Amino acid sequence: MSKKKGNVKLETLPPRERHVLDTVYKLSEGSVSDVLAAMDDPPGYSAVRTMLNILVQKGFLDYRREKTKYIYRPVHAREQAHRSIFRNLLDTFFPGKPTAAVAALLDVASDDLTDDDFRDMEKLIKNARKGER
Amino acid sequence: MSKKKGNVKLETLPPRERHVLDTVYKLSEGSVSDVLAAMDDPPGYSAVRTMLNILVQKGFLDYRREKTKYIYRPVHAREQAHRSIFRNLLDTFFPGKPTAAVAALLDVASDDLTDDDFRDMEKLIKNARKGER
DNA sequence: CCATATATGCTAAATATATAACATCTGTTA
DNA sequence: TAACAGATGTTATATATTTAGCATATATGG
Repeated sequence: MSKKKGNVKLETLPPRERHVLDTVYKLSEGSVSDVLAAMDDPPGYSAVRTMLNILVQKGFLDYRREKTKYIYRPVHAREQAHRSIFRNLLDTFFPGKPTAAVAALLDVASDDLTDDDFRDMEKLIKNARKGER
Repeated sequence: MSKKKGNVKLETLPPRERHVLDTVYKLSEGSVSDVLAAMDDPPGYSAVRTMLNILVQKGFLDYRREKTKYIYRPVHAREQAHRSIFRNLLDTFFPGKPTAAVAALLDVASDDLTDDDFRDMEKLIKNARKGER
């Protein structure tokens, strides 16, 4: 009689559910049509509606009524949401080498990094270091 | 008559395919039973076989014969593989705030970080910075 | 050589995902 | 207030995914 177990990991949602959820995160919140409009290679309206409902059932999204429509938004702040992804990423691709993950991240992001960003990151590391000792 | 388009993004593979692929990355390479043995909450032998074949078809895995069995391994090195994941992560959760991603990563990994790790990361950032100017 | 254990090649089938379609409700406005 | 636009509730259905099972091949040990 229990709840069927269900897929609770963010990083292993079915493709379309994941796509919809990512879009809601990008928008911060939105109605069915908002989400649809923000997706590239979008499915139909019906499909988006179903995905949103499923994501509510699975506990990833939340909604409120506004006039005639529902506005969906993530239950978990980004901070919690990506934790699961980073953990999986570290375990899968960088087991025992967390710094390699930082290197990879820097590599991917490098185009967008400003001088201020670098300064900020140095500060981040100094602080994290202090926290550890 | 073309190839049906197919799901080519690592981060939106169906749950079980993703699980199997992650496991192969963890092992570096392995036979069907190796992979099965390394999975938690594992599916059946048949399921793993099918997933591996699909992943070969989709271009994520490669295999060679060894005696009577096939040994599967990733086509793309980890460096390329995770690039796609980081890109998606940055776009979805940290649009325009790459340093926030670094902060999150540090937070998740912090338990495993040694003094040497911190030193390495500081070096990484210094170097990336040099590369930029 | 023959039995056994462990593979693969298939094919069929059960489940889960994803989509479509229609009835109905609710604001808006002409 | 009637008609329309845009939303949801629901149910049915198409497609993709995941799993099971049997037939067959191949090393290995007695």
